[in-house]
Amino acid sequence: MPKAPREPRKTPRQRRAVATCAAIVEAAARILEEGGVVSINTNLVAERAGVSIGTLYQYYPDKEAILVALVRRERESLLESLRTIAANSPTALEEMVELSIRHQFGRPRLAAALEVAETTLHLDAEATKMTREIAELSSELLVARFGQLDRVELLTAVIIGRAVINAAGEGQLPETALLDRVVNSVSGYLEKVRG
Amino acid sequence: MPKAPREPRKTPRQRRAVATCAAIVEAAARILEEGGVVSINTNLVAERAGVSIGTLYQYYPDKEAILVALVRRERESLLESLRTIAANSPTALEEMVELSIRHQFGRPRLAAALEVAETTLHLDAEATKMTREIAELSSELLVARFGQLDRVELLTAVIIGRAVINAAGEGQLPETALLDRVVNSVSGYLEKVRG
Amino acid sequence: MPKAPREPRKTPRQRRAVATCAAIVEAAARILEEGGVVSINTNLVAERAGVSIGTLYQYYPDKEAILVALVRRERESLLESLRTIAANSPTALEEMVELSIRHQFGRPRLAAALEVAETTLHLDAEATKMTREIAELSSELLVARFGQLDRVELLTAVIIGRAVINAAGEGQLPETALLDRVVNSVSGYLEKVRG
Amino acid sequence: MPKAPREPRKTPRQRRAVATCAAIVEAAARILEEGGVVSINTNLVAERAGVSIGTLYQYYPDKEAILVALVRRERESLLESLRTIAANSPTALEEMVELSIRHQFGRPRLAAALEVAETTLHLDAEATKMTREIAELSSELLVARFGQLDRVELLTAVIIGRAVINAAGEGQLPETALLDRVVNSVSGYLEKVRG
DNA sequence: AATGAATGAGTATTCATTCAT
DNA sequence: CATGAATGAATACTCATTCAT
Repeated sequence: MPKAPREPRKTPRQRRAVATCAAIVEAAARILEEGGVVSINTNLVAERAGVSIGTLYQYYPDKEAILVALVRRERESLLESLRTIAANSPTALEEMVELSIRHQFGRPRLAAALEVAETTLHLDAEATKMTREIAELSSELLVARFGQLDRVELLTAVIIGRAVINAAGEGQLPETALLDRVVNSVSGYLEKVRG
Repeated sequence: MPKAPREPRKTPRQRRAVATCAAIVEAAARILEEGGVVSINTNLVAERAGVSIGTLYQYYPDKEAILVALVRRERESLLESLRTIAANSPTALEEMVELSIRHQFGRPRLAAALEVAETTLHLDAEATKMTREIAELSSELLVARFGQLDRVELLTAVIIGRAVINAAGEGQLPETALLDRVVNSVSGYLEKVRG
Repeated sequence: MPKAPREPRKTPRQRRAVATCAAIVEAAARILEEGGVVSINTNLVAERAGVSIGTLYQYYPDKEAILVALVRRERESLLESLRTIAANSPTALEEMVELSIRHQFGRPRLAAALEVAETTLHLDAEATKMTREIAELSSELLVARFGQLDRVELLTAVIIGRAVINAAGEGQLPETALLDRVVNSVSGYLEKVRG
Repeated sequence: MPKAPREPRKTPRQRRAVATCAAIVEAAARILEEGGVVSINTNLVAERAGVSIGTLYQYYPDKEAILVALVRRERESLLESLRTIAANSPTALEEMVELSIRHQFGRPRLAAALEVAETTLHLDAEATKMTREIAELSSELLVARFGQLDRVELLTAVIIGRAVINAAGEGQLPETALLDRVVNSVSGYLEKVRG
């Protein structure tokens, strides 16, 4: 039986409570960056966030809920930027790639760790919807540039682009000329299959 | 200070012991496939391997050592196949891709979990050497097919190919026409950068 | 490389926690008395202290830390008494000896076990300082009584006195006339070397 | 119920077996020297002795038996020397002290560790007898030199002498002039109590 | 006899979570 | 609300001892 996603325990109404929640989620992010999924634990998160373990459990029913909140936070921020680009310059592949790069390079290890975490996480409806919207926006941008293409090809292109960015984020590839490299990998593939 | 990898404790001398070691490593592999890095623990490994926890620790000094052994096992098997291909038909990109696909599809979740695990693992010299040799063999095959190219471009191509295979292994992309898709992604990129 | 002593994990803030720490250290003391260094283990300590194993590890990072805390507790108590004597009646050798005897006889097996434990323990700076201060105070008392003497001779005298007390504590020597015996052993030596 | 002392499992009849037993006991001695009572364990003893764990258990029924054998070995060697001295120059206090010093300084950490171990050990009749004989021989030598004295006073003197030697063995006291120091401590006490 | 593979009870330690203050 | 003390099941790892070969 798939465990249902848990909602945050109480919606923080006061300003201070919002700050507390943010601190907790950010602490979790930092720990993921440093040690990956295996090293995160609630006591440590509380300590790093500067709150007591009791307070942490006031807002999040369990460890997973914190990670889910973090995933949402990251998605939301990426999505917002993507929406802006899509609205303003709907054919700007380069811009989108640059954004993704910035997003990834901002916190490459965090992005990687979250990708791993998600495989075990029970995301809530909201987060799932976000994921889909990100995929759609990306696809639309590619279509605007390369013409109508099969869904699978578009997805493949996205996967390729992300892989190159990730590799650079992890230090496997140099950061210089990364934008070109990503654009080349994506367009190389799409032009070939459209051919 | 990068923690040095602990040596295997005791080299198994009798046939029975060799089988025991293999069983332990294979049990670890199965657990990784089912639950990922977070769910692996020595007691479980021992139980699944059908040996006592004491036996496990006779041969592996700690949890990490088991994972290192598993990485080596996987590398070795891939490397052997690659060597055969490189020796017999040195220009056969398709063959290499097919091999990689088979390797990955044999146990896709295992491959993914190991990739994650490696980011925290302290591989020994042997395993590191294998990684390098795999990269070199792959690069050579690409050069034989696409002509001399910058090291970074070759690496990028390998990363792209692996990403597409991985995505299919995780079920994000369909398995049908995967060989073509991988070849397209790799050649699309390389032809583009070769100009 | 001498392993640094791990710091106490968390300073107890509430009265309850202070009591818990005391209970843990006292439980360790009791176990040492009964079975010596070889028989002490954290689970047993927790059980005897009437706390869960988790609670124990909240305050002490490992087994050694508990023993270090115990050494400090014992030192502190002895030191306090010594300071009082040194301040009030600085020539009173007999008083000092009596105090040491009381200290030792209060819990002879504990004192013996701790002496053994210390050979393997990594004492922190504080505990080391205490040891030195105890030696200094003892020496001063001897000097006040026997006149200026070489540091080594004073130390020898202290060692002799302690050995006689210890032997009595372990039951090798009778408790009767112990005060005289100790004073005789110490003064016999010092008078001899003073010539 | 006081555990009965266990006899060696089988008396080694062949030359090789004798060597094996000696190697085992000596390995135990070395480990005690390095890490004290807490660090000795049968697997390690076997390894250091260069025999398999199975072989070790052929000759000694359990861990304690090895330690008992070691105690006997040490006692025997000391006793033999003492007997020679007592027979040849029965008033030679200095010689006896020198012997004890040599014995102790030969392997000071071993002597200390064994003293600790004995408190938990179940010595056999033979070893107990040896202990008594050592005490008697020492007393006789003291009597020959200082005249008839109470048993307790003699014992006290022995304890004092041993304490000073031990302290030097542990590095607390300098090795230079140790013979004089020991003689002074012992004679200082005995002359005092004889009045 | 000797070997070394295997056992499992025992011990060390962590960490998600609850609850009294 | 916030705190931090306390819990204990889960996990990591050790070591005395047995047994098949």
